[in-house]
Order: sequence, then structure tokens, then C-alpha cells
Amino acid sequence: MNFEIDFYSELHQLLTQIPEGKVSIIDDVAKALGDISSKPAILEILNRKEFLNLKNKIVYNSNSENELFRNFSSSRPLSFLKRLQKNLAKKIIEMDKFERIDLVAGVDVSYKDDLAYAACVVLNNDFRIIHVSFSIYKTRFPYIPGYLSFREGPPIKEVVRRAPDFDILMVNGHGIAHPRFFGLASHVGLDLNKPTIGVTKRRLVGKMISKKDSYDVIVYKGRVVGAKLTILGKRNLYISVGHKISLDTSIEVVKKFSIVYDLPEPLRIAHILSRNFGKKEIKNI
DNA sequence: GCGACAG
DNA sequence: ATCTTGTCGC
Repeated sequence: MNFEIDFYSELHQLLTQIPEGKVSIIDDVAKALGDISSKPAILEILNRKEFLNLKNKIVYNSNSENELFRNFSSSRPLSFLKRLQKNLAKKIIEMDKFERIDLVAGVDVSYKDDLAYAACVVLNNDFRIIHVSFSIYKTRFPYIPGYLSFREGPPIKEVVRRAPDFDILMVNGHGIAHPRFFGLASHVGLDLNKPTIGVTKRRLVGKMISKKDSYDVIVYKGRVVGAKLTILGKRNLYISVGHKISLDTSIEVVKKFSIVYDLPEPLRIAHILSRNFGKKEIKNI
């Protein structure tokens, strides 16, 4: 699936439908886009200078009904993306589909306005950096919980394609621990056809069930979608299958590469690199 | 119906 | 994620 939705122009197109002298409720705009949860993102975009002339067409509460414009004509793009995620989720393989684990890659993205600075690093078994690549990408999609892959997926795929072949990729985002079982790590893994592990610092869905092992299991809609484990006796991380790997193996790989507080090495280094890249800074890792 | 909500 | 100084805690 290599199309991209320009969220900004979708929003712009809706706002220009509002007739002169009328206004619309932001909830109706969010619903017309296909998901009420896009409301915070819309608010943020309305404050940009390209949208300032349209901002006064939006109100937050229902005023006099006769001033309101509600019947938007829309393809509801977020509903479409939701359906896409549900369909692609069926293709995810939660089993180890690789020969060996010699090279483990990590990607991360930093932002400066709408510019995404992506960095990819490849480590060997001794935690040595054997490759680093960068990429700058102009994003046209805001952060909306549940739709992160449509913002970060394109820059990530581009920067990972610049890396030499590796065995497993670690991604800063959930895999199947996602409302539609298709988070960023799963989306990237499927598109690149590579084994991926989703690693995050915060939960998106599901509840923890203690499993008196070294970790808790995350259950969502009656399904085990990941694990919450404590690294280095301190740091809590949420791990989930991205694609072509089992949860058990995902946990083992994350544990093995967690040697410094914060994140497993591939992600920790990728994070520092992308951040420094965006800020044009030079710093030791 | 009311919250919660990766980066 | 990003805007940002000092500051509370291990």
C-alpha cells in the first residue's frame, strides 16, 4: 500500500465547503474526516497561518442552528484508513520467519514542524554500529492516536530502504497492540516484508495481566497483543509483535539489546541520531 | 455515556 | 513528538 493521504488538503477541502456567513462545529468536521479522535489534530492545524483565514468558520459549541453548516460532502478518509488497517492486519504473521539474528536495525523520527528527520541504525551481535542512514521527509499527516503509521510510516520506510540488509527491525511504536491490531511496527513490517518488533514507552490499548514471569501480558479484546516488561529493573517498556516474529522472541531480542537505561540500543541510538540530525547538532553517543 | 489515546 | 530551567529523586 504505497499511497498517502494528504490530511491537510482533506481538511482544507472540507472547510471550503462552509458557505459564507455560516460556521461549523469542530466535532462535525472531525466526524466528516471519519474519526472524532482527529479533533485535537484539527485544532492544531487551524492555528497555522495557512488556515488562519478558515479558522473563523469553526466554532466549538452549537450556536443558533440556522447559522450552522453540517452536511459536509466527504469521502471520510479516516474511515477508509481504518478499514485498510483491519484488512491488512489479517496478513500479519506472529511467528519467527527468519534464519538468524545477526543484524538488528532500529529507526526513529524527529520533527521540526512538518519536516520528519528519520534515522536508521544497524547493529551487529556485539552492539557495534555497522551502518547509519538518514532521510528528510515532508509530512502531510498529523499525529492522531491509532493512525501513527500514516505519519511516520513513509519517512521510516524511506530511511530503512537506504540500509543494508538486516534480520530484525525495531520500531518506536506499537505493533499489534493497536485498536485494529495494526500499529506502526506492523504496517512498516508488512510494507517492507521484514520482521519487526514494536517498542513503546506508553500503552495505547489493552489491560495488563500479571504473569509472574519477568513481564505482564497485554490483553485487548480477548487477545494477547503484547507484553509490558521492566528493563534493567527500572524502565517499563511495552513490546508487541510487528510482523514475522513471535512475542517470546520479540521480548528476548529487546532484553538482549537493553544494556543502557532508556531503550534497547537500536532505538536509543536511532533516537539520538534523528534528534541530532534535526537539530544539526553533533554529539557523542 | 464517559474517558482513554503510540509518536 | 515539541516548546524549555530548574529541580526532585535514586
